[in-house]
Amino acid sequence: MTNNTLFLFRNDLRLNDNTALSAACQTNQPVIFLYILDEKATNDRYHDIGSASRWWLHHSLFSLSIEIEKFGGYLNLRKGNTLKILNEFIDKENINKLYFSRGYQPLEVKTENEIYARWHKKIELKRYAGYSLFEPEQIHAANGQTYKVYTPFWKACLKQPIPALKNKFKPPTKKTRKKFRSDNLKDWKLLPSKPDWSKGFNQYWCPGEQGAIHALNKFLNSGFFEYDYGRNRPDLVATSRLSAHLHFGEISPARIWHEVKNFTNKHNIDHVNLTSYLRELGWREFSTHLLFNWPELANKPFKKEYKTFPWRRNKKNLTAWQKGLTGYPIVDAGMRQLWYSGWMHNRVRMIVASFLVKHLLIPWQDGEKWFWDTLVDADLANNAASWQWVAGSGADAAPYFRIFNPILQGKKFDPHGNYVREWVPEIRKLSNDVVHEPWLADKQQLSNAELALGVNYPKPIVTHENGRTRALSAFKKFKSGSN
DNA sequence: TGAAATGTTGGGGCG
DNA sequence: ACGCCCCAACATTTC
Repeated sequence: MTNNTLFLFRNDLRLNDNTALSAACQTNQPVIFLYILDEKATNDRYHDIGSASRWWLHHSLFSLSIEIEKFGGYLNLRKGNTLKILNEFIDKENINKLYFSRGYQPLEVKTENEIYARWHKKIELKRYAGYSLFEPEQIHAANGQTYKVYTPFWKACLKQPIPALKNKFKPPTKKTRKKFRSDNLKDWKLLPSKPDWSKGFNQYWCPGEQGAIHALNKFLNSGFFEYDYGRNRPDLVATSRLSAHLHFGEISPARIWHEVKNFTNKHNIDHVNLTSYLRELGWREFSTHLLFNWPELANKPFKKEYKTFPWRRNKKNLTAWQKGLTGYPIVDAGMRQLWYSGWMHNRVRMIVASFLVKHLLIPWQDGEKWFWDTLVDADLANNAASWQWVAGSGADAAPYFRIFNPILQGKKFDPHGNYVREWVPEIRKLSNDVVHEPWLADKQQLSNAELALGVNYPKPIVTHENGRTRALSAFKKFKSGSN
């Protein structure tokens, strides 16, 4: 019986520029491709894979299995405990090499440690980077400390070499056609039914490696040339929308890095756009490293004193926020875009997050959980780090007095009201001067717009002035008490 | 990658 | 022509 190489897919659901996969395919042995749905080991124990992510995962795995079958391979799917399933394969299928990509979430780290502890003396184990551009061990200050502030972190990163692109994927020379007790993807029931809320998703997303490459090319040829400005405009399609593709590893950050750089040079794009875009990739790196270094990031405030912050848990307000019924068009538009499409524009994420945490004083964890369940790009590190940034409890966080004004933000970044009109049809007929503050419309305007505030669209659940004042005094009091 | 309050400046109306 | 006031525009400070 010949030896086999086992390749374990994780959040690297792509063939190209996948260092670990290339290495596995170059072992000159038959390769068994395996994906394990281990709901207890992907994220931490409070973060089972969210509903929107399940939808994406289904389609991404389907797409990957098609690509593998094109070269005569087969993607084996198994659900359950990672160690147990690996054990079964290693035991029964004559595996002498196990290769995979490195993960940075707490339970991924734990799983890797267990794999090494169990098999490092018995078979060849190889682990490769790829999910991030820089390894956490690689980026630290001169004194050895890990960075807690973004700007010096990113400066240090930019001094490091960027991983080179691997060649185009080459299938293993020895084929493995056999199917090893694979589950049927459909039986995992990753897709919603009763009700099927994913109809909107299909019109926005094409999960899988080809979809990722298509999204990148589309971005390069449209929004990228004025990214520095356009990235803040939710009414325009000006951002890359690669977040979910990146999360599932359908495209590598290294590939994005090289492609945006090459495109900038080739087409004389103003470098300010390149710098801004790379900076966003940098935030992803920063979050990934933070979570790796502080595994509790997704559950506990990074700044410990925030453990005692007097949040106001209020189910009614939380529900209004989740459903997009706060009475603030820009907030409601964002929350409805999220519900319908599984995604929200980043500028609007900041606005709705600030509203929840500051105006409503609801704990950031409640918002983080909602995003976790509803975002197709839900990423433990990005989600947690960003919520903590808004709440003020994170590393390098926004100061407590930085409170977004949802009216001003709306006027500034959705100047024609196109974004709020798209997602909040109730206010579609309001004129531009009041579309971001419907409560200022006079009787005539309201009747022209067929709008009855408090009837078919809510009045603000808290006035901006009261919300702001309440937040400022709560945070101020907390600051003076905790020092 | 904030917004509001407060301070400063300077042009123009007006007695 | 002058002083005074108002206020917009911008700058700085504060939360």
